[in-house]
Amino acid sequence: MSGRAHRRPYQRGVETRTRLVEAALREFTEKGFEGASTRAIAARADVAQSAVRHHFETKDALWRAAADQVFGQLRERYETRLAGLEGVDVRTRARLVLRDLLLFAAAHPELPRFMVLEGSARTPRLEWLEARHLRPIFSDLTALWREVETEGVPLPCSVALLQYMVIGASSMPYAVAVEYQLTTGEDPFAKEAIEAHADALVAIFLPETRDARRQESSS
Amino acid sequence: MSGRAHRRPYQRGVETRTRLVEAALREFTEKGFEGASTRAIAARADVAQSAVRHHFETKDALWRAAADQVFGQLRERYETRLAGLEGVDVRTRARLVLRDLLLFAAAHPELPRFMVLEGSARTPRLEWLEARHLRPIFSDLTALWREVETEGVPLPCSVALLQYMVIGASSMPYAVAVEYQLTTGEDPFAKEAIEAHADALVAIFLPETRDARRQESSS
DNA sequence: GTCTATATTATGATAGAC
DNA sequence: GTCTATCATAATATAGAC
Repeated sequence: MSGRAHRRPYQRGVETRTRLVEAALREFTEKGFEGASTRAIAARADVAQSAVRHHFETKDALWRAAADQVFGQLRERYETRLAGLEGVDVRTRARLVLRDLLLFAAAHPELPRFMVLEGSARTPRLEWLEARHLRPIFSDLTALWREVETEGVPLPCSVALLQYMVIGASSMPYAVAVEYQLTTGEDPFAKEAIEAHADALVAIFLPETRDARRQESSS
Repeated sequence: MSGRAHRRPYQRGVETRTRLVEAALREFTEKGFEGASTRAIAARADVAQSAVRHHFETKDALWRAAADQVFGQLRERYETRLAGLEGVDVRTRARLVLRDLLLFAAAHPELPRFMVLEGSARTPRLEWLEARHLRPIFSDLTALWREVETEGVPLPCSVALLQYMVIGASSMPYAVAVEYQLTTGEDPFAKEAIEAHADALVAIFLPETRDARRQESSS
């Protein structure tokens, strides 16, 4: 903030926009769309409320910009990750993807919160979110699970259910972090906690035993 | 509604109160505390907005009444269930408790939504919810997992993490039901889906193999 | 116990100066 | 591009008639 006045107008505009998106992301995912006010968002970003209209026209557009920000980062990371894993066997790939998704949820708890906050009512926002972000991500993950299945690893249930079980199990501690801290006395964001969580997630959803059992019976 | 005018005043009062709590439960868990308006709640309950004040004084008190309603039902069901399982071995008890919690989340998706909506910021509401409902439930469940562990079943991670992984994996499809339907094309509330989900949850978090492996090595 | 009417505040959107 | 000031609306809380 101290350097703001010295920047060129264009840079200031970009910075204000960025600050608004960051603030909006937090407000929207803490209080929901209706609960978050553009005033509070602007105050949090330390800019005038009218800046919202100038940069985003409407509150709705600001919400979409915030969603684009966090889901865009996820997709970018996910695609980079998969590109680096070409040729690697399916189980290893699936394990690493699970870890990555969990690490992302821990680094960006706003993401699962977006899903839950908007996921219970058929609003234009949910339809937008589904078409623009959720569907592509879920298509990719579904393909991965199908591949895992093809390799002979039995899935515990339908891919649809599995998908949401994994999301829930991997993101819940971060999505309700303050509550987690209150009920358990532990910090879900502690580095060791996240590592232990990732290990547990993989052990639970892609256990060695299934594969080991299969290899024993087929050899 | 058709018979309302024929009831005695006292009964009408009770019914209005009940209708307000039901409506509040839905509005609060769809839009969050700030996003839900007492007007919309009253309209949904088909009563005047001023009835909120008459029956609950404040919006805050109405929110607490809604929370009491759903968490009270959970605790009642949970305690009845455990009372009927005295003498049963720990693993079976744990399995049945897992099933029950999932069935409850499917029947009352408002419960996990309460947790997530209020779980990310330290508000007076969260502190109230934690002290009044979450802490007792979590204490009981923690004791159960410790018992499971004592029986020789190795837990995949700390009880705190396990707790939230189970909650996430068991409630996510119902907490984001509309989104689930959009992304997967399936109905999470279908009877077979819930059964398959419960089976998968138990298979994943309390697998036979661990116990079987242990019995083999100890016999 | 329920209703209509209203005071007061907060919100999203907007106009216009710099 | 950013600000202050303001409009129209919608929110919670409240008063008082029935």
